[in-house]
Amino acid sequence: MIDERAACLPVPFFRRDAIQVARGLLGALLVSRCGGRRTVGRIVEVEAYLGAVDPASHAYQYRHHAQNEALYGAAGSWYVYLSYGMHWCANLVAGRPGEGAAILLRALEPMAGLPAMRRRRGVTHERLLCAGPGRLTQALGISRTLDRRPMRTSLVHVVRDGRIRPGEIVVGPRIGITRAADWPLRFTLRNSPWLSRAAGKT
DNA sequence: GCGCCGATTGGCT
DNA sequence: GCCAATCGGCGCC
Repeated sequence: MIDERAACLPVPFFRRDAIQVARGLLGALLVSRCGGRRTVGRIVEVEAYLGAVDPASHAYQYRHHAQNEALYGAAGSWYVYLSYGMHWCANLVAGRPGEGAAILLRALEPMAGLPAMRRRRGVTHERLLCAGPGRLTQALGISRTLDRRPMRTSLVHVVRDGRIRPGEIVVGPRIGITRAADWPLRFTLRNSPWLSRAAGKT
């Protein structure tokens, strides 16, 4: 087995333009060792939030606070926040220092550790194990303890696995938000059956 | 201090 | 398709 901590995407990968980072994350593996269980999913859906210039970004909506401090941390570190008081959402900080940009992980294809995923999620159809930002964090055991942590020192890593051709990526409007929802910053793998919602649907 | 709203989800009509 | 659950920030009193 490969050393996933050593193989995880390097910091320079995340220092590029947030849109390039978002596209580059598609097809990569998200490997979690949270709770002593190894769970793995292939990233099939992400959204970019561009920071202070993006009305939908927490960097734009909220003052600089402990809550969103992670957005101003090093590229490649985690930003994990509580959504609707119930669900953890996991982002990777991207772009230049102070920009406040991050990539939200929205859906995975379950690859390994499915029994642990089912246990954490409750009895659920496989199709819905990781199809949504709150679902995938629950399935992989991700919570606030990851927040502000550089990926390399965390229990959750992103590992490149093969290459995605540009033609395999579908771009569309972001989901579940009101401000600047139509900005084309949602990226999905074409025809993936594991998306939170089908591409093109609002 | 109080009410409103949100990068969501699951259950019920 | 509708709506409750649940909580932290923000705006306003």
